Amino acid sequence: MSAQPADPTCPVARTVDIVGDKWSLLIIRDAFDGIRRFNQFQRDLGIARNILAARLRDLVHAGILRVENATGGSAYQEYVLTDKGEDLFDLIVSLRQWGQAHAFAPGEPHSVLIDATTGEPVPRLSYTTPDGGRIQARQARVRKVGEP
Amino acid sequence: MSAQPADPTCPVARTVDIVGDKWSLLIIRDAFDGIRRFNQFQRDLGIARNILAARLRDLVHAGILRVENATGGSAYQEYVLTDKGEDLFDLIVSLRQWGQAHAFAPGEPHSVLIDATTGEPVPRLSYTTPDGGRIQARQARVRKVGEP
DNA sequence: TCATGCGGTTTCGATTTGCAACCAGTTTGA
DNA sequence: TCAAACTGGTTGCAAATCGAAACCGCATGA
Repeated sequence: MSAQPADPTCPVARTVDIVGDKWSLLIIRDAFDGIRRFNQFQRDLGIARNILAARLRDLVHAGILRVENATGGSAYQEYVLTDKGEDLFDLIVSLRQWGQAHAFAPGEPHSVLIDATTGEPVPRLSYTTPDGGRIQARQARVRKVGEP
Repeated sequence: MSAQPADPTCPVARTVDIVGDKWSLLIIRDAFDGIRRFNQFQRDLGIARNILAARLRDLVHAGILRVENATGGSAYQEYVLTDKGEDLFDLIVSLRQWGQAHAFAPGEPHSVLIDATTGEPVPRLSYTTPDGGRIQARQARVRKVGEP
């Protein structure tokens, strides 16, 4: 994405350098929603075709998407999430949760995340440690490389 | 960020339109790390000053940062996260977790998140529902506005 | 066979970015 | 106390990026 990452030892900066772009994030969101074909992405997002081609190329190069032969014997191809790409699910969920909480007027309709097994809306999620604890901004800090 | 959001009913698109930009995300990360002053941001990020001024203005306008009088009787000002901004913590954590898992070579050093009370590194986090269930990509889908 | 769809690339104007210089007010320190 | 350095920006300009539209060869379907 950029020539030099802001801070090469910060995982946030690394991630942002790879997917910290409006279109990349929306392409990944679409991929989680089952969109696979170039024209599907293009129509759904309204993105310029040259930009879409460039973003797809970068995401494939980054190992987030991979190109597959289309199902059903078609000669066309499809873009699907790799395991590395699937691991971005929590990131997309974070974007969704914050948007739901802070980017809509009360009562304004928006799409919601559904648990496919129960059919129920997914409740408010929070990050927990493996032992069940919550993590919040005020109780966390970053230890940089080389710090004790 | 953009003139028309890609899909106005999608919370992901709304969020991306507000903070889906490399510099905005890194500014917010820095804010969580305690950076508050214009020149601090500028030096830490190596961002162009006019771009920084524009991003800070937008983030204040979006209600994510607010301008405060600097502590210690200085005439200068500081940018601090609002509650709305603090709520982006999970998003920054998502970026960090994915970066740690997928953007570093094995053994390559990077900064880590520390629990300020225990001093221990924060373990791998995952999203859980209030009743303790995990949520994964394959068991979730999006219900759009108007769908049953 | 012929129209339409697919997955791009090319071209070109508009927008955004990044760098450097500049500036007025603030603070520091000798 | 007075200059020097620092603050939080703004301005101007060149370069890079974006976006719309046209174009293209191949695939598919009627």
